[in-house]
Amino acid sequence: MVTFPKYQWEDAGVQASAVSMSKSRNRQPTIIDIAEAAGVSKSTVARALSDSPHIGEKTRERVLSAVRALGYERNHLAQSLRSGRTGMLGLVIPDIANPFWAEVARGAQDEAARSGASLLVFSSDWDPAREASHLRALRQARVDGAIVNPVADNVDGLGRFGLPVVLIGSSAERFPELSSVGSDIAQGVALGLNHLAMLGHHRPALLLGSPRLARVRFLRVVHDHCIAHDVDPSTLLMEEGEYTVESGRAAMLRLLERGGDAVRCVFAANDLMALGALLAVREAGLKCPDDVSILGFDGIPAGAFSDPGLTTVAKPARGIGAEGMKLLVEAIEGDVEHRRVLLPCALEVRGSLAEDAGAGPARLAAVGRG
Amino acid sequence: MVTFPKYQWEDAGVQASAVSMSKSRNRQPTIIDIAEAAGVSKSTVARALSDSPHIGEKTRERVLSAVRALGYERNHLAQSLRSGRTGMLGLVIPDIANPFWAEVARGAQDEAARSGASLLVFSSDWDPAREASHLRALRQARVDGAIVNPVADNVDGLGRFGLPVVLIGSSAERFPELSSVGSDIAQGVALGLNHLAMLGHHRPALLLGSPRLARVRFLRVVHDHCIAHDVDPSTLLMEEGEYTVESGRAAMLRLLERGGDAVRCVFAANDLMALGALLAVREAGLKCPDDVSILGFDGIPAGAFSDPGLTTVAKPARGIGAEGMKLLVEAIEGDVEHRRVLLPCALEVRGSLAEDAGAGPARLAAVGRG
DNA sequence: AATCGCTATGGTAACGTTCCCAAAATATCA
DNA sequence: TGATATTTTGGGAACGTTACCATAGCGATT
Repeated sequence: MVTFPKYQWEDAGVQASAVSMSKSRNRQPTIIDIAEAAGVSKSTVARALSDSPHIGEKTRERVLSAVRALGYERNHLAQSLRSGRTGMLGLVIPDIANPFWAEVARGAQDEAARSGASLLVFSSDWDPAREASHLRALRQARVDGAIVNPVADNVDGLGRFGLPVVLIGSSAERFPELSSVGSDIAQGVALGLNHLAMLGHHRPALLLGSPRLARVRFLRVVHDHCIAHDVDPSTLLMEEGEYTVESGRAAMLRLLERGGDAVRCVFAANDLMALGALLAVREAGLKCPDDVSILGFDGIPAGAFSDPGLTTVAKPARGIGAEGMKLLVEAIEGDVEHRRVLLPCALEVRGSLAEDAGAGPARLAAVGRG
Repeated sequence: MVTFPKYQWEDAGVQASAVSMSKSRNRQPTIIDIAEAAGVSKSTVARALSDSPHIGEKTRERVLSAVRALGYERNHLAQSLRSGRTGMLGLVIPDIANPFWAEVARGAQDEAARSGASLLVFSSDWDPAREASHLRALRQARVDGAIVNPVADNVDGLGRFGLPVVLIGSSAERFPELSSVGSDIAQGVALGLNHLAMLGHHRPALLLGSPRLARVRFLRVVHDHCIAHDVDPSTLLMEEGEYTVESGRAAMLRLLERGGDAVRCVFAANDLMALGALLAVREAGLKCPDDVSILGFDGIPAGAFSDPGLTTVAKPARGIGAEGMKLLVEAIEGDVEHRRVLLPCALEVRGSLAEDAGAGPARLAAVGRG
């Protein structure tokens, strides 16, 4: 049996302690319980808990041991309400089940953990309504800030967000006034194109995605690259898909129908379409890379297991998450440098590319002057 | 220009309103600001906000329009502190970047969204220390409950968690006193074995994982199945890996070395090892499924893109997340039914299995009596 | 010995809600 | 019309912290 000693307090403190003690059977201990146990005021307990220098060594010891004895754990809610900071951050991505975004999430998560923050993760499914609803939830939860891959075209939702925010992904370009992190698509496309050129593929066919910003940019870089290398961009074969395996397969089939044997190399705008292309090539009775070389873009894990393994331009997914989180933390800490960070892509060489033994580069010059 | 009407209040309310009004320039409006704007008390605002029946229709309208006008948003922190419920749930999984767990997370997320809750997601990296730290973070954030894939063997961490918790994954078996959701491995293994038998593969070689509970169970089911089908389990070839592609490849190579041509079929304990086996088969100059059939276990997305596509026993990943969340919500709502749910696996037929044209089933009976 | 500074402590008011109780306003009935 | 239900409202007191201010100690300085 446990009996409590009589305390000598006569004022308001008595009530408070009486209440808390009577309840303390099945309730998590609060700072007040600790104060009682250690025989100090709650202010002192708070000081011990927050490593304040304004507290005696002996007192701190006593408080801390009471904390251990009662198994006290700070109520983060109360702390947040009072201090105005929750230590919670938001992450809104299209789909956590998508390997790319999962990787981004992991990067963000690790970096958040390093600064002692927790991550609230939402999937928007590319739906502006859901995005808006998730942002609202984040605001109501009073997160300190958020990383968002914006799907809504209207600046409103994000502009009104009213909290530190870092954008990730390609669509971030539409909001130049906000900090953002993305992969350097231009560098990545150039990297892929150069690698192809090195293997003798100067005029790869293109498997593009649906007509969004990402596609425009992809095309622009290809265009510039061609011009810079004396290739007439208008002679490039192109087909359009929707960034899925199936659409990639269909697009590749159309491409083969149009181009026939001339199609020796394909640069797909993402890995899923590239994998679809791989299926199409096999279906058409051709072999990759012997007959057709395929280069992907993204670096999804599945690319490692296809046959042949998919050579691809890998986006720095985890780096994007991590860097985004770094920027966010900085923004919250008040080092309000507005920044746009582009992380370089890297070439992931596997087996889907072969050297083109065919004719040398069909140059613009040759065509023009021939 | 906006001027505020003079209010007739003389008491404490005046101070409060004065303070809040002077601050309200760049501060999020609170329930008190709304009360002022609508000319009611904060109690009334709270009632309007919570759809209480104890409020007049006209008043509710007035309050709600003030809410819209000021762009008020409930402070979830304060609400939680007062009501004791946060509407936040935790999810602790080994690795969000792992496709299986990402899928689980997605299932949990969707289901959480349906009940208006937010999800705090953590990756434990199979590290008990991290798991413990994440559970602590969850408790401090005062989540209403959590879904955990337990990695720590000690019941302590979870027993002490003190909040509604639902376990997911195979390791949940170690904590029979807690609700849990998992895939029905026994059913899945049997499903795979039956399918193999149907194709004539009565004695598949086994690619096992590292010696943990999952492996023991896997083996037990195979053993029982063999006995039930008159096959001597001890005649089954087995190799061990670590659930990775590389270890699967190595194990398969060892298997081929040991078994030679006799190895016509392999049942891998997970898809990654199966994919590794696929590589090994190709490396050894053999063809899958013509020479060797390979059956995986898991249903990871990458299996769809290998060549041939990996036939596998797919775990209901998303379903596990969703069902786990349902159980958790129930547990929180107070319908404290303790439950252990096993979700059935499904066969995902792709191309890595061929019919065995070889000899009929080598039966125990035949061996024993021959 | 009185004063000054400094550290260590206690008390109290926030933070923004919800919950309970009392009181006011209105409706209902005899 | 007066008394009694019933609905609608207001006023605090929580929830568990932190921030600020005041003050009690106490050694050092004059």
